[in-house]
Amino acid sequence: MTENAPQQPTDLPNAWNPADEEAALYQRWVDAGYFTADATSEKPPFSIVLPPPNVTGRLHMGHALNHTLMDALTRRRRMQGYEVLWLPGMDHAGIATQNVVERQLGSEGLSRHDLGRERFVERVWEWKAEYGGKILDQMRRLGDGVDWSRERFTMDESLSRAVQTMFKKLYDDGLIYRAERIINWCPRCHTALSDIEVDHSDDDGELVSIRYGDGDAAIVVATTRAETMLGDTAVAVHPDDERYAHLIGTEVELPLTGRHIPIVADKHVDPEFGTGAVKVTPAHDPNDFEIGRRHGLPMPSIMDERAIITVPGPFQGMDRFEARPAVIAALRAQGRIVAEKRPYVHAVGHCSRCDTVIEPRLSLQWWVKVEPLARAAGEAVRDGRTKIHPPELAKRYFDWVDNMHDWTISRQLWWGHRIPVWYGPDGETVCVGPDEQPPSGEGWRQDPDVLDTWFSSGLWPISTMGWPADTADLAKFYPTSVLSTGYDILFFWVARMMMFGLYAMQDKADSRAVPFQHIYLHGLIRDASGKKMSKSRGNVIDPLDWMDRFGADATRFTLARGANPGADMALAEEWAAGSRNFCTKLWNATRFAIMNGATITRELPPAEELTETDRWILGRLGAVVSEVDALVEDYQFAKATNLLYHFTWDELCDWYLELAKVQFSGEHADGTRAVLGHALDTVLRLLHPFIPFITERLWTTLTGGESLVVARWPAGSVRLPAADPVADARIGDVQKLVTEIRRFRSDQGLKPGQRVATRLSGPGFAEVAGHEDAVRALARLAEPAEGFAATASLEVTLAGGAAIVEVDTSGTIDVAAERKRLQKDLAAAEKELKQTEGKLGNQGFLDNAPADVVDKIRVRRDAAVADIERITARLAALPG
RNA sequence: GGGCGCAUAGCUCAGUGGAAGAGCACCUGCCUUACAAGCAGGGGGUCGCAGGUUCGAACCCUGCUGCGCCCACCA
Repeated sequence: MTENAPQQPTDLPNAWNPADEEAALYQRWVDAGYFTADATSEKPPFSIVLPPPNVTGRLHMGHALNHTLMDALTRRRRMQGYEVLWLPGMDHAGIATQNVVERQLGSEGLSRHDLGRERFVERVWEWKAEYGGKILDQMRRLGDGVDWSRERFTMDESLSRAVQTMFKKLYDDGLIYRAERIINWCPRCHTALSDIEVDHSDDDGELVSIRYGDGDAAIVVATTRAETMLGDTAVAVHPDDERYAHLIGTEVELPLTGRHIPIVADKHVDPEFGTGAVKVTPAHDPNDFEIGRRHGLPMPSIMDERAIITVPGPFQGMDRFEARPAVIAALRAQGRIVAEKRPYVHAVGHCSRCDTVIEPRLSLQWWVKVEPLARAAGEAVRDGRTKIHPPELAKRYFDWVDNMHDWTISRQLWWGHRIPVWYGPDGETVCVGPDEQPPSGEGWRQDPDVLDTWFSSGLWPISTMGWPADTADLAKFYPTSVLSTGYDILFFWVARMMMFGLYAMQDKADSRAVPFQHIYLHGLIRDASGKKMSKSRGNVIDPLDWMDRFGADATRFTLARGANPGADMALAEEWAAGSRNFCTKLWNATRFAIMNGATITRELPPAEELTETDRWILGRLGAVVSEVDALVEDYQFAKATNLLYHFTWDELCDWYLELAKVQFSGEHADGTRAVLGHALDTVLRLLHPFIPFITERLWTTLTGGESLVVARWPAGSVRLPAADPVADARIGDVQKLVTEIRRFRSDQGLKPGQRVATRLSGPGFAEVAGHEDAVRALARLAEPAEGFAATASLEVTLAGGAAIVEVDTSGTIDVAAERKRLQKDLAAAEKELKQTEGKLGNQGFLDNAPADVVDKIRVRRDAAVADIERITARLAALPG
């Protein structure tokens, strides 16, 4: 390096300290109103509704990931000149919240029944005011650019109004009905659950075979739930099963009860399984319920809502799990147990909230008839009005919407939207809309149940914007542009929003009715070894911990770099450290630029006033801008951020900054200062959507601009510098020459800092001679002094031919190491020759491969021949 | 039981027919005045196994093995 220009002071401290600056930066953005959307704006709209976290929720890595991606999407659009709405809010989370508050009451020795419904709901609101919504504060830490003026909660009055309107509309259209059916019942939460609130796991059980009846009329059934036999009302066999043909229509004695039950034929029964005979308990098994319905069987319930046996007799008052062995013991005493198999692994449903084993239970509940809604939801994706990214996941979506069962929407809870139905003294049923007075008078009462939480979250995209009112927000921002969420939630939440959105907006044009134009599905977060994060495994990484230690930007950058569409990502702390290092690099590069007088100019100097080095980096910059832009447009966050990482570090810092140092003392220093300023300005803009804090701090210092949040996105609106192929090739040669010399030096055992007298020559070198100062600076070479005598030499093949590097190492060179290296190179060249000649000797290859490919192979072959010749000569020339 | 996905360097992952890549980890040498949270150089992979298609396969086809996920009312 030659003389440096005098360095200038900078306002930037020596290192980026996120903890000191992030909060203030965020507050500045909010105060400036950057995140507040204007529904009357002329700008094109871009809108996202935040998947509402549970009011009981805390920020976990899955949130941090999704929020980072949504923030990146909205920040880019804002910079592109869109009117951006990112709408935040929370879900009241019926069961989850009620459970939390009930637990709190429990610690005071109270139950919700001690308070009564009204007081309990008040208590939940108190809880929400005090403890709820911590996650919203955590979003500020992360830097989420959401519109706080539009924050919503699913229990807000206006959202409740949307819920009631929707219920009434569906009810009037015959899409909501009340029916007694088998439902999933949680005996601990005391409520019905929909299918998706039930998790299946393979549990150990015991399969026992029980003989019903005696003598010729005996029939053996198998069950894992012996206690349910108390509620059996039939035994079913397959109609074509010859073993039992003679028994169909007869009755058999049901042990322990003294009852006699019929043997019926039903095609549902699999003759291959077990004994081919099934006990039928219509009130406690969905299949048996169907069989019971087909055969007009009685459906006695044998348990109460806590799953306690209610049948009079020795088992009355027992819990179902207590009753099971007791029933088996009683049967065994009668000699009716003919076989046992334990453990017997089978799928058992559990409450997704509290993990209690589900009890299928006959119950009167409200249902949504989903078929017509789901069909519309499927069509909207099939015809492309809503696009799913990545497209492979659309299949899962179709599987779901095409096979959806009716949806149980009533919950026997107190926290939630009360079902707007009143029952009259004479059995009348009235559904009441939001603007109607409920019927009053003697004997009228409202349905005590509340709606499934997903009913209101299914309305989220429309209810948050004011539906059913015809609001400016709906007109401007609906349909929303993108829904971003994990693929695990595709079914229950996304499909429901599609159904409800399309249904509520059916009077709009088809393309305006869908709730989102794009659905982006990211993967799930796992730990470093690919395992799911869970509290029980103890492998949970807290994003707040990372933000404390590495900063919000580094946390976000790590997540974005792992975000390949639809693919899970494994996280480890080292990566956050790597991202922090990148932030440091960016910090120092910008400091360097400011200290060296980088300038921000309205227009860059014309190309002829710039050096090849400057033209090269500008061309690369232009390419990176359009690539990053296209990648983000296509939701390729991992690729976009990795490209920025490598361009910034490998090209801008490792090469351009080093080359610029040389140019600061040359005649084009001003051009270089302008290019350097422009390059960093551009890179900071590109990085801002992903790492908003540090880029904001650096950019405002570097450019004096107001804020990156509202700065222009570099792609699209600006003409990008074109690639300069001549400069690209020339700088490529400089890099190759420098790298080869560095390797040579390393092999020779020369100290990195040691200036070595070197003579550069050859036709290849002549081509890059204009960059001699740079080559000497970067490879740490000195001019050949008086009495220069080459002790070692290196030949590097460049575009213009060979570049000869001769060094006078004054006896420091290690001959043995050099010989070893040359021999290795020779072996590599010989291998290359063999490979290429093999290909070129293959007639099939010559006939079929594209001409440019064949040419490339020829060039490689020729280069290998030349290498072998050269290396052989050098080996021969070595002393000793 | 049905469906889907994955298997590439020690680890986590890119790479959809023409010379095997990145980050981290590892080895060597350096505090070279933006940066040791750094710089320079380096080692390391019959791309899960077996067949097939092709002049040519990590990539396309078939089978196998091993993981993972989703859905599911087989007692």
